[in-house]
Amino acid sequence: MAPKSKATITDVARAAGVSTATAGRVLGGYGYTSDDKKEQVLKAAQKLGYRPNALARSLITGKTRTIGVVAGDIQNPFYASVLRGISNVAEANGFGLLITNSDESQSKEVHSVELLAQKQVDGLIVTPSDTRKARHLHNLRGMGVPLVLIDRAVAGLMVDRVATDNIAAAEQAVRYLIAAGHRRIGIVAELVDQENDGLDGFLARAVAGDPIESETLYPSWQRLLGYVRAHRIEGLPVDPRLTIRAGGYSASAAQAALPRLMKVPGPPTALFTTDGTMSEGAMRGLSELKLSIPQDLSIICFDDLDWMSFHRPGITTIAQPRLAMGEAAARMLLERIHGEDYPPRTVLMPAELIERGSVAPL
Amino acid sequence: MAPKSKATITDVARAAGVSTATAGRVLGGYGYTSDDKKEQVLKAAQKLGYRPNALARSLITGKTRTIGVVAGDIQNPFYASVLRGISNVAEANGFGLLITNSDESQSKEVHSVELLAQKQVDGLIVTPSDTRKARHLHNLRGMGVPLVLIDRAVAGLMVDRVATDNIAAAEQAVRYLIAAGHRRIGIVAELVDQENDGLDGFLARAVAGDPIESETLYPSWQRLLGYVRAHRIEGLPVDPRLTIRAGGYSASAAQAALPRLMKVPGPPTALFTTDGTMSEGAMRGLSELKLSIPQDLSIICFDDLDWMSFHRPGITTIAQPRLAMGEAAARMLLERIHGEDYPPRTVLMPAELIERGSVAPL
DNA sequence: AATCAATTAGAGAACGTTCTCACATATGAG
DNA sequence: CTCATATGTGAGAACGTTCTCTAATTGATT
Repeated sequence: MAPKSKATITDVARAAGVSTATAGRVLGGYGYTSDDKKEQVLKAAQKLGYRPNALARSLITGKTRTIGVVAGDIQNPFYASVLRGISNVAEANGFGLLITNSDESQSKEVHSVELLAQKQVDGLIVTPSDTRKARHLHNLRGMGVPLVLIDRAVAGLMVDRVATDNIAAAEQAVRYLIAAGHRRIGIVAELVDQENDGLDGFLARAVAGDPIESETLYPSWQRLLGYVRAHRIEGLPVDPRLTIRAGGYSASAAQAALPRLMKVPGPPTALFTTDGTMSEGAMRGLSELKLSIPQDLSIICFDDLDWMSFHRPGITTIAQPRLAMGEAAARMLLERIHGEDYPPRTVLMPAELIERGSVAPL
Repeated sequence: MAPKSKATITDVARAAGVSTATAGRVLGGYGYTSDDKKEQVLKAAQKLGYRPNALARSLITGKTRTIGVVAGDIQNPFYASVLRGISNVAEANGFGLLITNSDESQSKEVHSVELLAQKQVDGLIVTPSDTRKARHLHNLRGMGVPLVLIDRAVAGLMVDRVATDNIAAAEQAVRYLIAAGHRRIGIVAELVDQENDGLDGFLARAVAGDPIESETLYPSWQRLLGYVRAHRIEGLPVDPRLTIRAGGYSASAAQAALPRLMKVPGPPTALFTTDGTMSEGAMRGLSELKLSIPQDLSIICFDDLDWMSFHRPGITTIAQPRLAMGEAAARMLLERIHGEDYPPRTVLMPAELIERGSVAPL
């Protein structure tokens, strides 16, 4: 009963009195086999506790039925949901999932990609940590490894991609605040360094309505752009003192930003936070400052986190379809793995505004 | 510059004018090689964009430097943190991570384990979905595959294990409530079916102080046991009507349980929830019933979720060291993989009570 | 009766590494 | 000088599968 140690296909073949080729055919389910031989082999395999060695199989077929994922941080609810989505379709198609964290560091990402490539994954899903240069990703493409990007694009890298329509979503959120009567609206965004002319320059160009290459912007910059556009559309000025750059992907960075924001002369009456982490930090900061929502400050967040529904008041937010994003990315990748050859596709998923109680009319 | 397609070690050897054996030695970093040959090989490898094929290497060495993980649900913050912990030490040791979800279903778990075993992982970390029977896990042990259990034990399966000291932690939480003057304390726990005599029988035995085989209890039953022990120690009766079985691992199950609990004649003045999911559901339920914390009901939770710190009031809770649990499990597994041969170890990690504002004195 | 296609089965190569062995060449001790 | 030991190299086996070939058998169709 207890399969002592690992039996190979040769062991099974010997036990069944057939050639390894025949045993391989019935066990691997390819080619022709007669019913009686099939039965013998199956019986022998059962008895020996045979388990196919996927390594050997993959070595010769060139397929591992494994996809590699480079996420920012599994622990972050955004990535956790996206991963779950990926996992759902991977599992449904018999694919395994090799997962790594980049912590938004390019060097860790390069390292991860190298690891996954060596393990011969059939394809990769990556949230690139640098949207400007990514030689390792270009290399992958050059070697024909299927690749799908999530959440961000890379300049000049023509591959499938799925992301939220950040600009539209942010614009919608801010216009919602404006419609409620708010005129001084703060924004807390991570806005990590971008190769361009800094926050001030960016704001100036955005406010002036200059064309901006928005595709390869980091999501937080895209959402800032949506913020500015909403102001433009509604004919409101943008006060740069209300645009706070947290400068890091951490809740504590956002938390630290909040006192700065509220100290501005003519402080904001409403706040827009550009992602889950910023939202959490902002909530921490508000709690620390003993400010009440929405009496002291209205707030609209980005990304619908679990607690937002039962928080008092409920938090009005822009919900990204995180699970669906993961699923879409995985599906696109599988299509590529199966050899489909369309031109690169970009799937921009719509976000949904969920009204709860954190925005009060002014 | 651009590595066209995949170069093998044979290609590199040919380009460098040496044997594949020599090329293998310098590229694989084993055996002796002279400095000049080393340089030639390295240069050739560089030029061809050589990337070692981990499959071929693993096939012959018998090691994949990959560990498999079967988690309940990556999306759940508990598993997400544990996974991050595992990922941290795996990555630090050059190991990859193959991750699957079981959704607490035994059949999915069996399927996952089979997949991972076929992919020849060097070891497995599992949160077993059934603590009674687990033939697939016993089989693994029989075949000598290193295995570490997280969060739960399996009857008769002597392997390394890391978990929270649930009984002690729950006891501490409930005694904290009792010390605050509460006498009628509700508990919302998932309490999925156990092969024993049901909730009533279990309670009767626990209240009577009968010995209970607690090692292989599901965590929620262990925490219920801690709840009962706290009552016993403090000389308080246990009212079975206040022990609510959600019957499922979902927030909505807990949410649905709340009205039932509050409808009991002589309703509770305080509530203990036995994990993050139950806590979230309970918060939803409270929000729905328009009950205020801690005026209408004091609450102490299990597992410290992000929102608990900035919720108003702050939520008093038992914090499990989730990250450290994952790290500990991964470290133990790596030791086994490296051949260490102690008797099976059980690491019970202490939980910490974090006082915030959700418990009011009665 | 001859031909063809479909089915069945085995021998042995192939996948890309590492491992074992045999054989050189140095180096140093006695 | 001789022996042992360390260093360096290549030929070819091995890992456990799938793939390619060849060949034999069957059954139906001309």
